[in-house]
Amino acid sequence: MSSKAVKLPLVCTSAVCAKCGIYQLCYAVGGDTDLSTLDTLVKKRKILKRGEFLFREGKPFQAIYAVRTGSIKTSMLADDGRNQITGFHDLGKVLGLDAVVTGTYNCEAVAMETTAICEVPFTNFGELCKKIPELQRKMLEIMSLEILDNRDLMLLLGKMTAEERLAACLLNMAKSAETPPSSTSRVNLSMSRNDIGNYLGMAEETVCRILTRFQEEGLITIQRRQITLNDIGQLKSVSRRK
Amino acid sequence: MSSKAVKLPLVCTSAVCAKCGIYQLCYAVGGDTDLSTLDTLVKKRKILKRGEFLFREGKPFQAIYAVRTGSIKTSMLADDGRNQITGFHDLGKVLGLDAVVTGTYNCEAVAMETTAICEVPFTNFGELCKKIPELQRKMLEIMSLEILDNRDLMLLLGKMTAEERLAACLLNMAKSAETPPSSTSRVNLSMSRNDIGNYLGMAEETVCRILTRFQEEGLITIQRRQITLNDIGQLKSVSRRK
DNA sequence: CGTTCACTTGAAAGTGTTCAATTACTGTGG
DNA sequence: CCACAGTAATTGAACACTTTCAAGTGAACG
Repeated sequence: MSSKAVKLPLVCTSAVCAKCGIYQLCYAVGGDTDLSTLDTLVKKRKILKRGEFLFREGKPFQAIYAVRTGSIKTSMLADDGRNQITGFHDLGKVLGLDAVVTGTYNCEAVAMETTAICEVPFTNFGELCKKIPELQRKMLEIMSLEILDNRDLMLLLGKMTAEERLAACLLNMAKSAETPPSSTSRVNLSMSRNDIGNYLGMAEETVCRILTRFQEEGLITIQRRQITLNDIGQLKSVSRRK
Repeated sequence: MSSKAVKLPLVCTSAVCAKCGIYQLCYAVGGDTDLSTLDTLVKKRKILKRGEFLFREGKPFQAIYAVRTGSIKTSMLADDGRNQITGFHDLGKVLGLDAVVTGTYNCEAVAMETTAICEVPFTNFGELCKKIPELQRKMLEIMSLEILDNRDLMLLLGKMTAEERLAACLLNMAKSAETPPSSTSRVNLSMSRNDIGNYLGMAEETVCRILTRFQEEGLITIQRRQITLNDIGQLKSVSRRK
């Protein structure tokens, strides 16, 4: 595997990026495929500044992307202009899959900070799949993961109180950031309270109030956008109870 | 196409079932595939009575299913036992796709009334895909549709008031039931008020109250589980405003 | 013909939102 | 390096929406 990484000029095959979805894609595909074909997969890198769009809703599908550093938020627009944030994405997350079939992006993706992106051109997705049968299988897996993630969010939005949602959200961010075994963890939020509220289906003020309450109860320590989870066990029980 | 339908003993290639996902699957696949291979696709029919399970969460993946008549509700269980209904499904809907990758079903599916099901064994999904390359492509399409549907539901749960949600839900059911061009439509609910509330993230009583309010405003007429939409235009504007 | 279950309705209690005002921080230009 | 402007975050108070608990109605079914 490491020898393969050396041979390939593909950004996301480096060990550093082992968590990256594109890496996984390349790796899955790489088994019995010749390298020149693989080269057609990952082509460019991109750097986005805070607020810049990776893609917009309705634009024609040209590529899928993976986050290398930084973070991206995706959102969809309702008919009336309201905007629902559908996720915050960092290291390794693959974006743009929802466009594979419809041919246009169905949500928009914005950088929340300076962000490095791995681009995989897919203008010829159909042909690529013929050349690389494993590719479709991998796409299937990634999409099904997406479905499962979305389901969790639906459960969150539909059945949980604001407090439960926020606790779950904090735990989630800690997990994707550091994967601590227990006790304590530090989270650096790249999104505003407003974004969190939007994502979790509550008002910005409610986010603030509940964070403050958590802090008063000793569960967390707030330092602007850096939040320390002091008692993960307790947070977990908050996120589940009703 | 119709000649093909005659030759094939597959339930879902009949014209009656043209809206059926499995039919679409067979059709997409059928182009340049020999019929004996197709025969391996759709095998059995099943009849479920109200309350019977099509599959349960955690059970090993063995088949995908399509609804021919009747209706199915799918739901997922939270850690604490709470249960979120993720959808109501009738004619043509394909179920069980979320299990393709994980190998076990990730939600449970129950018949809401006597329901006829088309079963497509997929114990050998990987091999099937090798034989029929178009199959994976089609699966990809179906899954991406699922993702888009779920997103709509997320928007519903996260951003809309109870009134908006219920209006949207009624319109949705009318659409899948009859696709009327305008004005008036009749919907036969196969699910209880309780189920609707669960699905839309509100209490059963709230569903009742809002339905009553809609009726008082002349938007709908309630006759037990048969609901007539008297003014679809108005309902649409209710479902969007804030 | 009575029991059961789904549905409906009322009143009280929460929960979360909105509006408004204040405070804290970031970045910019002098 | 500091003052200023602008944005983000916080807090308070009133209000609105939804839930919960409780009770009653009605249709279906044995």
